Amino acid sequence: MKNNNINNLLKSNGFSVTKPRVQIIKILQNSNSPIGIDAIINKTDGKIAISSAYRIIADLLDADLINAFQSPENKLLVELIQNNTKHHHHLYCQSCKKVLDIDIDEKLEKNIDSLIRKISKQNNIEITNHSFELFGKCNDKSHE
Amino acid sequence: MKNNNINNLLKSNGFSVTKPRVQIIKILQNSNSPIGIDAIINKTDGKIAISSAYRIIADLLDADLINAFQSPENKLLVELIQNNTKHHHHLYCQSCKKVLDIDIDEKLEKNIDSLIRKISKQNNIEITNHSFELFGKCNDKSHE
DNA sequence: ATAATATTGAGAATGATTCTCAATATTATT
DNA sequence: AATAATATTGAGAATCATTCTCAATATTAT
Ligand SMILES: [Mn+2]
Ligand SMILES: [Mn+2]
Ligand SMILES: [Zn+2]
Ligand SMILES: [Zn+2]
Repeated sequence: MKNNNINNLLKSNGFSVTKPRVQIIKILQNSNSPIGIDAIINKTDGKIAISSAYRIIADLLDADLINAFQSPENKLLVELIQNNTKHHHHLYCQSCKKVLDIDIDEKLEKNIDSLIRKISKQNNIEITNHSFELFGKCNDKSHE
Repeated sequence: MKNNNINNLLKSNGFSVTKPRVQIIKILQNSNSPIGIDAIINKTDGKIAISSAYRIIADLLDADLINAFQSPENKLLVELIQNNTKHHHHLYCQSCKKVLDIDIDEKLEKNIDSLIRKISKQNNIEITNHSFELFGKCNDKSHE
């Protein structure tokens, strides 16, 4: 049943249904935080070529089905955009490398939006997107 | 006279005074926005080896004399921390690749700080720093 | 089933950054 | 100022993530 959803998702976005694409989407659906290419491949019984993984991720990104961004270690991280996914930001733990979704309250997001409009006018630049990311160290002692 | 300042800056931070280090600091002093390794090297009559430039930048970063971060194209950008430099953020133009410093008003920065404290408590993570970056496209038609 | 088309996997290529180490420059000592 | 001890540099090799190429394979259309 989940497979049908995935098939439809692929078809309705102009993709043919292939095993690597279905596998990657499944993995992203089951991940509760952004995940790297290596981790994706590790969850596929090592069956997907790394080049294919990158290609598929790039295609999903073009179709606006995923968010992608670089980790502080300069690795690509991706997360599936689900129907309940909304604009949010991330907190990176620099010791254990976990990434947490963070929501910021509406008031702050509105303040940010109005700041953006102001800066856009001041500099005569159309601002297309923004990032707001937090970096920290959790108390997981296993990394010291 | 500026040279003496640079010599002192280097010495007081435990660096010996060498031509490549002096040159790079001069270049950073004269740059009004963050600058990449290639641009730095181009301004030195091509005399500094790329490996040396990276090494020197890494050392200056360790000594907290510069800020460094990655551009959207994943290139290292650096800016000198001068005595009037304070916490600020950046706006990247994705067509002409310019980087602009942006200041955000105190009220917003305070809101961000209190958000950070809240998230830090909620997740039991010490948050060490944050980034807030804007991405846009200016009206420079020469890049289309 | 066959043909036409699209996707995949393997490895080569690329580009930024880091590493290695012998040659050179700087600093400390006489 | 010369010499010795130490630190830095430059050149290129190595690394690592990502992209590219293209023949083999899978998917879709007929
Ligand atoms: Mn997220
Ligand atoms: Mn700046
Ligand atoms: Zn952690
Ligand atoms: Zn621009």
